Amino acid sequence: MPELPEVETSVRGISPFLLQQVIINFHVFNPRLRWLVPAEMAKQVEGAQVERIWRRGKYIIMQLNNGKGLLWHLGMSGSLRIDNLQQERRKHDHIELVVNSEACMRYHDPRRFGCCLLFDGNPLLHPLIARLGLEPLTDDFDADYLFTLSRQRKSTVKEFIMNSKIVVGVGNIYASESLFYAGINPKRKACNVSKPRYRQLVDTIKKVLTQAIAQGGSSLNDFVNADGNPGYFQQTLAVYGRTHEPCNQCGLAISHVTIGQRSTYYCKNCQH
DNA sequence: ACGCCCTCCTGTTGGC
DNA sequence: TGCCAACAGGAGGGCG
Repeated sequence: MPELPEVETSVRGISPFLLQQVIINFHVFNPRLRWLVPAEMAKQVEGAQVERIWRRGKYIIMQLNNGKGLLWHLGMSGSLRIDNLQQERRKHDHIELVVNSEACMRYHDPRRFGCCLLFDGNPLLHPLIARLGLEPLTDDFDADYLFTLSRQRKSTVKEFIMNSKIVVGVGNIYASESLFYAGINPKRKACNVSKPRYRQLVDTIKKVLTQAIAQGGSSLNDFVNADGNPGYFQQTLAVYGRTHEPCNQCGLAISHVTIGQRSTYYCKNCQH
């Protein structure tokens, strides 16, 4: 499932093929995503040039030279890939963005939890973007920030760091992974984590995400990056999906619990 | 303002 | 072996 490293990987993968290119054609094969893809989208983007592609949290922002742009989210199972136009569309390829006579970008999403929306003007003012929390890889995201915001929180520390109003891009996989490396029990209340331990957690989150980006994202489930290749991070997961397998640090069987209706993995011996 | 639960959807998994 | 129900999951939205 795409998390921040996967989204970053996608942005880097598609950018060389799309930047400065004119969108010749925009096809929507199935508009029924998380939100209905507006019917008038094609005529708003066709003929415009792709000026900038970047991400905010797990949203991908594609800015065009006509003041408008596309706001993408990959949801649970979405991926963007650069394809040859001759290449036949696959099942679940819902949107196609054609930039020349040979190449296109295809949005593929079996579960259709993702979205493709049109924005006009400043994308950072879009309601889906405007109230997002800090980017985890900035200096603003630090122990003081998490400690201060967590004081009155009754939710678990795992739910707290997965809350996109607090910090973006920490999804279910990396939440379990980060808490393991920081030695924090995911069931612990956010208000019961000390500042030094938040410092540890912040360092770990940055390290885990940076490393995953460097490795090209996780390939858990159906994620593929822009050239269609899986990432490699799944080989180095310490706890996620490893129920009953031995902890890398102490050998005790990894535990599985549900927190906030999400699968959570941790070591009872190493995380307190 | 916060926390809890529901919702969208399909591929995969596990139980009988 | 085969069928079908249960499960997984990002994150907005509604409600208390």
